[in-house]
Amino acid sequence: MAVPVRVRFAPSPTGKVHAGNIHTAIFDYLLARHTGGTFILRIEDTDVGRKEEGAVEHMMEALKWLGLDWDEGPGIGGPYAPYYQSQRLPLYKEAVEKLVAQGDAYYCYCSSERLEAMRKEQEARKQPTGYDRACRDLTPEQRKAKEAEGIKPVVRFKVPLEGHADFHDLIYGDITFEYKNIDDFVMLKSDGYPTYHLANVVDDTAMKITHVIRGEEWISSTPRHLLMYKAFGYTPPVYVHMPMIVGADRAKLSKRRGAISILEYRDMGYLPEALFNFLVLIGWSLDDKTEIMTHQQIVENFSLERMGRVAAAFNQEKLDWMNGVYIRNLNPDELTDRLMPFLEKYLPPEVKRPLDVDYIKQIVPLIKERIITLKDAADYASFFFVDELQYDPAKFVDKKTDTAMALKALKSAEEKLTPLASFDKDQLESALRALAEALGIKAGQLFNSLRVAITASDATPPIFETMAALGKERCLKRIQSAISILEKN
RNA sequence: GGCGCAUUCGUCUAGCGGCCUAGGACACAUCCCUCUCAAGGAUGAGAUCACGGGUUCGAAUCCCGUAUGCGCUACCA
Repeated sequence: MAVPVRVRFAPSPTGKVHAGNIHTAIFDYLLARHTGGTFILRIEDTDVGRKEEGAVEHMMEALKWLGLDWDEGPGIGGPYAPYYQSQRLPLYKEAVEKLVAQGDAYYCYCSSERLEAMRKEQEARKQPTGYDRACRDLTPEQRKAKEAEGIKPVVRFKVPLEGHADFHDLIYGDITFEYKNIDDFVMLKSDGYPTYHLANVVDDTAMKITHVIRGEEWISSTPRHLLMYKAFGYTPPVYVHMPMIVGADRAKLSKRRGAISILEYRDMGYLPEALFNFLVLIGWSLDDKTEIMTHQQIVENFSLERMGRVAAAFNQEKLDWMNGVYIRNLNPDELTDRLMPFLEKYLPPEVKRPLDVDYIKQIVPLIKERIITLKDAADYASFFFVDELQYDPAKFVDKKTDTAMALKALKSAEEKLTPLASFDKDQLESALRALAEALGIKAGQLFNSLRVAITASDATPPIFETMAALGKERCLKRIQSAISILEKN
């Protein structure tokens, strides 16, 4: 067996984590868990300007929610701490000085104004854009002069003028880039922070990362990283670029384009195991038919060979379906536990808190096949909780039933139900079926009138179970309210 | 403009030269079940495998070209 796998998820804390970010984390996690390797979390906070307050916490919460536990990183520590790049600055400085000393890198004093003007001109002439290497061969005297002006330089890598980089990607196969198409990129910014390229290579080496798993958008940067590995004398990792998740517009997911953050899915009532399963299926498949898989099944069966290469769109409808499947598969107690926070939060304020767990346990079996998110329950089941229903008289009327008939049905039902000693499902059903027969109407007509009277809705769980859960007193009261509403019409 | 990657039903995908008159899932339609709504069951519609050339007895699968899409082209990651 080869060296134990060490992979890292290395987000930059510039915003809320969305499906695209977490998708990569999932595959890092899966490779680590499948091989018994190590999953590392490293925070790439090297962009001081874009850094966002709370982003790291948000991201860690999202990872935990989805069950993507990391073995080394923030909150845990590890042998290669610190895991924040902003705390590793001396390492990058040292690395860069080494490359400058050996002639693989140089200080560049060009102002951003000059660079921008240069780029504009290149674009205008439809020339390939890229740094013109003005500072590549500065003499010591020229450098001294620039330093004397007080210009803080950046450090650029000296890319060979000819030759090519060839590398093998585990998913995309063999890829080649000509050095002549790569410009002298910045490794160290003038504020002393490294760019992604430098920090990545230095840290992946320091942390003994074996497989670099990242989005496909990084393929074009890989030759630069390889160049640095070579200059440093380090052994490069195995590269695994992953297909991206794209939006409905087929463009890369981004906060700017309104990508939904992972924690929003939690708040909308999606189950983490459903979202995990769903996200795994974007870019990976077990076979030609299996879709619903447990976390353990996925970990056990995961393999990079079965990864796809195509950018995939996020299909919310399928997530909805899958979430429904997961909800239906939950046992009632478990579902009750998960539902509680949503009911507490979203049931109308007039419903007395804290909610009655035993009552909710009675209701859960009635609604579990009818909700697709946990949040749905608050809307769908609110009639189980509120005292005053808002009736829409039109709901009592349908093709077969007019107001007069509904009224008659409800009045007879009230009479029939009032003396009932027991209010269980079977009792109700036999009493009401007999009533329908006595009235000479279809059972369905009676039941539907009753349904509207009791729930104010025409889409509800089966009516007898519903009535049994509500209890005799509340049912009769609602029937009376419905009667008075209908009498006014 | 340059470079790179990709291209199978609307969407997610199976397929790694013959098992494909291309399979599954979501969504959609019809039917069954049924007190409504769901769930469940059945059936159906939906892909000339981007296009054009090769290679081969045989190609969705291999090669080349074209088109289209996306990514990168920042002192962002």
